[in-house]
Amino acid sequence: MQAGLAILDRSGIVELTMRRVAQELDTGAASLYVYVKNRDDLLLAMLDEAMGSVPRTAHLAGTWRERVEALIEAIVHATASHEGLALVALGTIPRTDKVLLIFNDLIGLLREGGLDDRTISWSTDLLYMHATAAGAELASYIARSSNEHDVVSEASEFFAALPAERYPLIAGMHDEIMAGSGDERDAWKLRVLLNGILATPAGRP
Amino acid sequence: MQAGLAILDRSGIVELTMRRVAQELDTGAASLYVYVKNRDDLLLAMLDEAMGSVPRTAHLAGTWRERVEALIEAIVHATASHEGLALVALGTIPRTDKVLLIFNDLIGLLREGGLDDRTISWSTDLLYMHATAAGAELASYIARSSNEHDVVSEASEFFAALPAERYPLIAGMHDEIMAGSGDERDAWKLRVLLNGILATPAGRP
DNA sequence: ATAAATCACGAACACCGTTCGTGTCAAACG
DNA sequence: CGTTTGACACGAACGGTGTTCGTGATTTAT
Repeated sequence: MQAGLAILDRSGIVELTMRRVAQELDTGAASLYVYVKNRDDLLLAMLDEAMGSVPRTAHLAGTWRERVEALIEAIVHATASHEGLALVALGTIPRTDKVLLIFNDLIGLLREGGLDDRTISWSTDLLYMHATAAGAELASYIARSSNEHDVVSEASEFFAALPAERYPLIAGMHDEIMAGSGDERDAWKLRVLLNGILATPAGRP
Repeated sequence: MQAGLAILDRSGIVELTMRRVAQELDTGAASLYVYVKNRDDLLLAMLDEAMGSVPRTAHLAGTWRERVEALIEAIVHATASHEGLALVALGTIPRTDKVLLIFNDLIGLLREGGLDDRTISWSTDLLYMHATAAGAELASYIARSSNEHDVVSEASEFFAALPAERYPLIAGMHDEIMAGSGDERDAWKLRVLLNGILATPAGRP
């Protein structure tokens, strides 16, 4: 079922209409409401389906840091791989099976790191939020760059043309704003989060 | 103009139709297209309008950390104060006036902290992403809690009823998952980010 | 073989974003 | 002063949307 739907995000989320999904399944739009309560419900189911591509931590190898980073990056790519799905994840705190499994694995990983329970709980929150937000950003980048223009040079031109008298500090940062690949930035952000978590125990009440 | 529109998010973003906005302004829907290209364009303008409530850093008092935290929290509340707007911010990287001013101020603040340029650039990215994501989460929480149920006890019951054999680690964390107010969690997350940034210089190329 | 439950779907409803042609009305110009 | 220009307003229409309902068809259980 959801497999037939995931095929549809080739055209983006705005094109994902009930009628089109039904057409993909060679049926009528009304028939979908047997399996799904809403369009929102369908999107949530699709999100859960997409989250299934995140590997369980048991299969991950490497150091503790590498395993945490691999898990978070997997969430980022799972949410980013279908345009618009990441925004669904951010609009709610999904309490579906696959997401809960990820939470469960993440808790286990953080416990391995020797964190106390409260820090684990809040870190799970923070890391999941970061992963979905990064997924949303990545997805919108992918969608924009595949559709038409050269996004990077376009952004570069935009910042170069910015009036220096209104945004003096941005103008001075022009080189650095575009510096580094997206992957480098994302990896750095993840390192920041982990370093921050390790340096900021929430403590036990 | 945008003032008349902001009044509309009392009913949430899904109720924000062109026809209803026009009605609020005692005019027809077609008349809006003189001032605005799209519905998306209107949402972007509303987002920019909302971002205007974020104070310039020049007016902030306190230590460096307090000022950074105050700025980020202001962004969170600006995006969270109108349901659905935060998702607009996450769907794009808005390049509108108010947002650019915030970026400019944030760069200034980070430079004050003695960070190198690349770290400043990437931190701006990270902090803005975090702020909008936190805004989205806060907004959805506000929307849910004002509408109907007691969200907290509802979530508590949900996690208590979770099958321990499938999610063993979540079950064991039940107390901590609900621990702490939202404000405490958010403050901790911000501390994590700042500690992480200070401990993770991106370096100069 | 019959009853019951499940699934499919055409038609309809109310509403949406957007466009187009026409209308109003005030300022600018001769 | 009359006339032309331009900006703004808006009713009507188009093609599309999510969702509901009544009615069939088809499978399953008795």
